[in-house]
Amino acid sequence: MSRKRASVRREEILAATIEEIESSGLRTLRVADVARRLGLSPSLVIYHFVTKEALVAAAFAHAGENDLYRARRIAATGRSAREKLDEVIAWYMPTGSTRSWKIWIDGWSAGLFDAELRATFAALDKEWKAILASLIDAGREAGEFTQGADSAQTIATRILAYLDGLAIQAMFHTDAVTRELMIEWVSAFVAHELEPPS
Amino acid sequence: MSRKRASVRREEILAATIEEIESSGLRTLRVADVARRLGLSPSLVIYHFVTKEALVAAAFAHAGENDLYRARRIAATGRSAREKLDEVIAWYMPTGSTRSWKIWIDGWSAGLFDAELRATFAALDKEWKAILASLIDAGREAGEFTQGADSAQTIATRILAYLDGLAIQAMFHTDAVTRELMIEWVSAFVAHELEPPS
DNA sequence: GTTTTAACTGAACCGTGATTCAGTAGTGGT
DNA sequence: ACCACTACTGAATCACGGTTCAGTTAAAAC
Repeated sequence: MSRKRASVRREEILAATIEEIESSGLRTLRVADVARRLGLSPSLVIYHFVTKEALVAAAFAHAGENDLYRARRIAATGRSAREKLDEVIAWYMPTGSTRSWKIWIDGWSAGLFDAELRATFAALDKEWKAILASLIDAGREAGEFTQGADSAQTIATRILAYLDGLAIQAMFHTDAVTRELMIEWVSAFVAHELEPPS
Repeated sequence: MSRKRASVRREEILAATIEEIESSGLRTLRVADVARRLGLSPSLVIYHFVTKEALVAAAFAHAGENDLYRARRIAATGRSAREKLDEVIAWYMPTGSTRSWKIWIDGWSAGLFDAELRATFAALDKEWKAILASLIDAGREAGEFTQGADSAQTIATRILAYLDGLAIQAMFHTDAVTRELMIEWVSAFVAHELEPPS
């Protein structure tokens, strides 16, 4: 069987772990399932990650970093702040491959009682806010957005909160909250936050 | 040992289950912990609820109904729609005894892969929306709120989404989002939804 | 081409925790 | 006071799944 360098195999295992959480949930996640998905032995997974808990933590961090990477690339584009903000927000919403949201709801739940996971999520969230805040500041300087009373950081927090909440609604009431509606509502929210009627 | 009627004991067990989930989380919940909390044997818990899964489902439904009951009582008060709406919203937010939110994040997570739980949450959410929508309609008829383009139901959905999202932020970033800030932000959100600048 | 390293496996171990079951004893009804 | 009912327990069962460990072999190093 094809042997691979540790770094490569670890990435594979992390990806498989996320897929498994995505499709079956964290509560029923078995090391053996992750292994089978790659045609490997459970022992190997432990060999690389020592414990299941560490595997899960690494998998969430990995998935989060991937999403952030993509978001940063969008933000580095040469378009208007508003366009970039819209696209970053669209990417944050459910649908993107890794951004399937189920894993994040599972992650929050686990994070409630796992300090390491909680720290991971806090760090990821901070990065997302930084990206949004930076786009907001850029837009303000370019005159695309008005200079409101609240800091870009604060507005970023609110936007992310709204996105999280809508994602949950969409997750549980597919009928009541479609992706189209979400986009429309978020768009209005952002407009109200950044472009008060003059 | 004090023996009780089944209905009484069941209530006790449900309450203890919620407390246990609240303090230690759903993933590590053991039937034995719930039992110990009441000084009972694990067998009794199973005797009353047949399986752990059923116990958890019943506990969430029970907690949800309790919260709704309180919300309905607030809504039945004889004050202005706006005042009642504010208080219902305040009750929905983290801090209320049962409304400690940790359990709901755990619940969402479990609901992702458990059809029965998902149905329970859907039903509870529907009730919350109905309460809010009814207050919104009442306020509109009384002329407290303006008649916007969106239905009361739709606005209720958005408000609840924002509340859920803010609750998550508050849960994970206690420093960045305090309860006071949440109240302020939600208040502004509601005002914008119901009282557009005339 | 040999040696060394490190990826990898299979079988066994082991703790955990839900559920079962046979029996015990309050309690309400008569 | 007795009966019937049902709340309740303790010990045993049983499956499950993470982790360990002793060994195997591909591949890198020289």
